[in-house]
Amino acid sequence: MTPATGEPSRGRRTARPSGDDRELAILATAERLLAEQPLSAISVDDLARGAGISRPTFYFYFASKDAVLLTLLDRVVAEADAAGLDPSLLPAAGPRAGWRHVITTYYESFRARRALIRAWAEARATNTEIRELWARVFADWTQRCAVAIDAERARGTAPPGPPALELAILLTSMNERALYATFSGDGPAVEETGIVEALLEVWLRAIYGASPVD
Amino acid sequence: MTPATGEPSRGRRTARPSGDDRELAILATAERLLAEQPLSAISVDDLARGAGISRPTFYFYFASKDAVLLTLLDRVVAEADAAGLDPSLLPAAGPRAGWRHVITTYYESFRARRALIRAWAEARATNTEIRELWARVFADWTQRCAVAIDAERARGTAPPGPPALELAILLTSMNERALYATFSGDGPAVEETGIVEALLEVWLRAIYGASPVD
DNA sequence: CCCGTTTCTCAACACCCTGTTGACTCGTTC
DNA sequence: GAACGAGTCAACAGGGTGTTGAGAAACGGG
Repeated sequence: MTPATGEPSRGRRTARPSGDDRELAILATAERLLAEQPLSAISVDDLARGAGISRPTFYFYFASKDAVLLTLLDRVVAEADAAGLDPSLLPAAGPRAGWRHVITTYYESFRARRALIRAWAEARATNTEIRELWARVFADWTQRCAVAIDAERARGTAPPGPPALELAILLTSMNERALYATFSGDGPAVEETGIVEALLEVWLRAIYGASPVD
Repeated sequence: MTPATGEPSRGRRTARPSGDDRELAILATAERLLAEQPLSAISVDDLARGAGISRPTFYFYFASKDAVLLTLLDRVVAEADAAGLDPSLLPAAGPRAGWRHVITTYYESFRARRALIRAWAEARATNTEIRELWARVFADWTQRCAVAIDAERARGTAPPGPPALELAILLTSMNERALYATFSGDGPAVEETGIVEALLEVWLRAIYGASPVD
């Protein structure tokens, strides 16, 4: 996915290996530094020195700092795709257990990559490609959730309500923002220990609870 | 509020007026430029030239580009405080109408200041003071919502559920993120025409709908 | 009316960061 | 062993930030 920015050197992989080592060193350095400081505080020079090369050499491997991040993110997205969580497969164990599993998995993958996701949000504000990657992942996820919601409605488990895709978008927006706040310690946020259950409760009520008559 | 960053010249206001004019010109320029381009694309020089002064002179009035934004945001926050929307005063017209009013007002003030809020989100990623301002506003808002929810529960209109403050945080997170996506045209988002009703539906279900037994 | 003080202004500077150029090294290949 | 491509970096060009120090311009008090 997203071949574009990061690769001024498409055919290089076939040649001798030391180049790949350098590329990996840059990626590893980026991940290490991101664990300690925000993206904006990391310079190309930091990445280059961390990988044991000079700045111009960095540009042989990546077009920019953002391109490094994009490569890391592509990797994460690929992993997530491989893990293959799919809300549309949920109803085995009843709604509560099913959706809890969905939200927990979302939570875990967020949690496991705090630093990266933080950087993702930071870069999203200024970089189009990164914003688009986010949009693609988001669209994919909400689409699957919408399918699951429609399935529940079709079999009579859930009552009718707003279009399933809208509901999925809103609930996922909530998860995204709330988890980000919780992990980044931004402002006031739900504590990490209870956040999955709290989110779950809202999901269940939004999907299964009827709206009050008035 | 937030006197800090923007004012290397505390006592100046008492003197002759042309200084204030310049300061206002900078603020107006910032607002004008933000309507067309993201914060990151605007340089201090752009702001200075737009206000008809040189870059060093800019620094006489503001400590940085972010300080200008912070001043604009303080202004918006003050206006919002003055308008005095307070969810804890809602129950006059029944839940649906009451909460619709709350969400609509939130939506309108977001909408009226798109550009500024966009910049706010952008700067929040890198600037501590701006992040803290956001956190303060957010905390204040959620606190009021929590009071309203507790009131509804106390008079038996709403069933028990997760702690009201948690619920308020989650629902506000949803609003914030979903409205931002809708206005910024980020990724997939609920269309602007239906977003208030969609949000309202989730709020009502989350607050008034019981959770399914399982 | 002049003189000190305060406000205000900016050319010039120091610095940091990004991205590019062009020359150089060094295996590989034919 | 010449030609090639991958890899490397000193040096440069350019744009941004924030500071310094030397003034101009307005006042206010004697």
